[in-house]
Amino acid sequence: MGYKFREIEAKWQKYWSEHLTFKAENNGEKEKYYVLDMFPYPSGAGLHVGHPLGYIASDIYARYKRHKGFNVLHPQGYDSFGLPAEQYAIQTGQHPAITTEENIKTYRRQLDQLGFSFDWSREVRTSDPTYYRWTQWVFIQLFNSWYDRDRDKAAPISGLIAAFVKNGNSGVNASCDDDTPTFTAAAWKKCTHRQQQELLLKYRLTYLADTEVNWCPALGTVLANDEIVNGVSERGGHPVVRKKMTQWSMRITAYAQRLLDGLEKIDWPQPLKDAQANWIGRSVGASIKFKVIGPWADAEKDPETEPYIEVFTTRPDTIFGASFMTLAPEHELVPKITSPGQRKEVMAYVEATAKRSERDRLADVNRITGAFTGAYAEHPFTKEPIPIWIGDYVLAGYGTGAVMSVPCGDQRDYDFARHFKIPIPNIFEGVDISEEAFADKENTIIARSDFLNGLSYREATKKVITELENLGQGHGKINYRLRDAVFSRQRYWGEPFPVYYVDGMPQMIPEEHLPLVLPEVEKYLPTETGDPPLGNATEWAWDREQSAVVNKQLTDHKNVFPLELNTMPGWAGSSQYFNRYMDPHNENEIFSQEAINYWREVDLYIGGIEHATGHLLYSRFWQKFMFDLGQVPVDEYARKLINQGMILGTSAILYRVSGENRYVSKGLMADFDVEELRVDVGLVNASDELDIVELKLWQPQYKEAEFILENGKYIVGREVEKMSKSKYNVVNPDAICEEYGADSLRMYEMFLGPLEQAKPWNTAGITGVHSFLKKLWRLYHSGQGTTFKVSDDEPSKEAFKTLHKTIKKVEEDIAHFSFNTSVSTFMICVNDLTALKCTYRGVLEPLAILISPYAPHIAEELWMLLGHKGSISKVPFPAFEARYLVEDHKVYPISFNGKMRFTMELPLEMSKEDIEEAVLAHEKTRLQLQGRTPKKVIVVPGKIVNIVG
RNA sequence: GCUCGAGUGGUGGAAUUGGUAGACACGUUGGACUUAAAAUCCAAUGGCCAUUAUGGCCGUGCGGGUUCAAGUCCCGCCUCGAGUACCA
Repeated sequence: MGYKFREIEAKWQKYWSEHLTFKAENNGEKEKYYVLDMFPYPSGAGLHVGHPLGYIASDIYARYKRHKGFNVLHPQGYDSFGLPAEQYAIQTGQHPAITTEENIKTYRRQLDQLGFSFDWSREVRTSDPTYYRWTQWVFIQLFNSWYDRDRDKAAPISGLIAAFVKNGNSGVNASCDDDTPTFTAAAWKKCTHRQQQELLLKYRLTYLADTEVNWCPALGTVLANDEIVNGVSERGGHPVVRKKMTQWSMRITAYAQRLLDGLEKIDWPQPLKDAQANWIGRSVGASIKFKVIGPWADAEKDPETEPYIEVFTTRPDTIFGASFMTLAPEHELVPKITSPGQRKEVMAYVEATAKRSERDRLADVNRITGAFTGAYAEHPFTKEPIPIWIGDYVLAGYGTGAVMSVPCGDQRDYDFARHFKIPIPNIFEGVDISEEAFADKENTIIARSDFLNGLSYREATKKVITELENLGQGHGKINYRLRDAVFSRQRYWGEPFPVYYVDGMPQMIPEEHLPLVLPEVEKYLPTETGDPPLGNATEWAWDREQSAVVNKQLTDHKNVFPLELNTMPGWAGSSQYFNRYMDPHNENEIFSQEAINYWREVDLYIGGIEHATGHLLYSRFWQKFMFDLGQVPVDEYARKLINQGMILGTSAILYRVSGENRYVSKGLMADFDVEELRVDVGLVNASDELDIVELKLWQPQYKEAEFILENGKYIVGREVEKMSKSKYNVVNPDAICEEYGADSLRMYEMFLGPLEQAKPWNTAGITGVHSFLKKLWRLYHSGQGTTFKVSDDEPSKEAFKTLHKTIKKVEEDIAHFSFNTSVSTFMICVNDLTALKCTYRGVLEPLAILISPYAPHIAEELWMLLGHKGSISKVPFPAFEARYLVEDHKVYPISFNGKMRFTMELPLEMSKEDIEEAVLAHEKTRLQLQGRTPKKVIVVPGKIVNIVG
């Protein structure tokens, strides 16, 4: 009987689904383990072989943990709001919900076909109102919270109001807008309700504000910083411009330090942690105020408040080297301080910079431009006047949008000073600055700087901050690059905000009325008045049953109030989904405390690194907020994270003779002027030979084509690049499953190389693991291969040893997430057992269990044929027994490959028990590194020590 | 520029704690079986040299160093990849 993988796989997939084999309960005596995949966006193209890589790895781990006796939570769902379905809707008029539903069906079929052990009873979809109800709920909690810096956590806004009533805001240490005025209790009480609402908005963790946003005209929406790559939109590559708009924002900056600190306690890949740390961009320095001393642009100078320029610097120690100030052209003081004589030049410069797009600015960063304002600032210590310039190398969006320029210590200031012939005073001891600035702060000795002379960077910084504080002109400050996250999108296919407006001030829809369901619209484009697509809606509903219908507005039966017409961004739905899986059908709460306290956090999270500064940062922020609220027991939701590498495609390239319909084989292309064209990889065999007959059928332009062959063949070029439809290099898992089976595909994807690494797909190689599975099958079908045969005899020594070598190595490999080498180990094992003609039940049964996480279908079938009832997935993983040789008072582990990895000296006189104890102690430290604990050591006659673990 | 990561056969990669470099697989070559093909099985496969056989030398990007022992640790380079970027 041959290995009929198609029948076997269909049979067991049906069995698992009918028996709810992988359904997880929120309780039990077993220890819990939570394995999570980043849920997919269900795109219309379906899965290609690259997508399941991470799912296969997490599935192997989940299945392994079940064999190890854990209660495993391994859910899956869909991040089903998104742009492609909406753009498809704009083109075709088909509702995104329908497109999404269809795509989900395809995804589900493809996922099922691969034999994943997901608990589908816990499926969530971000576009489902029963799910996004809780996304809206979190939004409301954020709106009703502020960030208390003294207690370093979020707190209810009601407490803040109480503080304002009592003492105003002078005693409040909050994360709030920079322009928040100081007010007394009396002033607070005097404010109108609306003014109070406006003030509170400056404190709320989600707030409405006029923000300079990244507007993408082609997509008709704003984008977050992490959605822009090289000045163009991540999706589609469209240009992005800066624009002021009233938008919802998330006060993620309040959590900057905690997001940074939290990185230290989670086991995430270093590159990912680095990316987040860079994105947060903490820099330590000082904030310094420089008095502006004129001359004034006009007579209207404000007599009450003396204007000053506030700067942030990481080098306050170099303050005596500041020979000019530079403001961003957009800085608000520019029009105010510019002298009449310079006004024309300055305004021309400001206008010119405003016209330049982000891209242009990036394109020529080396061009030095700027203008003198005619104004001067006063040095806080020397009281000398310092000229104030403007220049576009100073960014309005970072720090205060103004710098004190120290040309001797900063290369950009140096270049600017050189260009505009501004003096470059040298304040460093023994350093030559005639060619470039000296920025090595660790080797700095300050000179010509009054009370700082002779000090190091560290000493000088400390001293100058003290002096500035004495003057009331500065203080130590930590600045972050992280910006608050814009949360509004001018799109249809996203979560509606649970918000309506009274007198232009936002109000939350009462929680009991959630969800506010996404309304139907006629068309998915902005309205004629420029409102987002939701402005087209005529009927809104609280929820499908209640149907409190309103017309673009909300009514309380007396008045009508407009609703928020923006929707939430893509990352909203993915910021708490991992917790919702714990209790996905709860209609009363986002999740019960019982469920969250049982599962606590994700133990293993697998997904792509592309979400480093998006989803993976935002979700950590929401988790910390939920922690502050007391909703979750831990403030980091994923203990360990692995970024799986991308599987790349190997494109096939044709060389067309320029301007002709002639194609030349790769080896002969040097003789021609050619251009490259990509063709479907399915038309090319493993030796890079093109099937010309098929090509002519593939696309009409090749029908009449001529081919210049070498040795009678057309050889294509190859290029390893990202798998994509447009490059015709996509390999579909359906075809692979059909030809080799899901078990072969699963094992092969693991075999390709380390999980974390990017690697090209090569279909030819799959025959290796496929023949391994056939060999495994034949192990149980000895003789002519027609009968299923196992022997109940005691296994031979060799067969037993082969098995235990395998158990040991597979456990070690899994502990290191080195799935690729464990597949090799299985292959060696099966080769060895084949050579030994092994038929022992005592070996074959444990072997089936070992292989079950990797190739679950064949393992189930073999388990059944061995006479067992029920799924193999619940059978305990076989225990490893290693042998240790005691000889000449030394213990030698007889390891897997016969290498003597360590030896242990034993005293001459030693009892059997003492040897056991000594070896156990030694092994404990060794094995703990691999996540295993030896339980028992047995010294058996014949100078052999056994360890059972 | 800055940050991080990686360089091992024809290819993907292995060597988990400093201990026989190249496991395992692909590919290639030869052979068995077959009318033939497919499938399957067996053998060889880092380079150079040598041979009657046992063999010898070189070899993990480059140059140094530590060590009884280095792909692995240290110092200095080179190349490639990823992220980020006028961040004060």
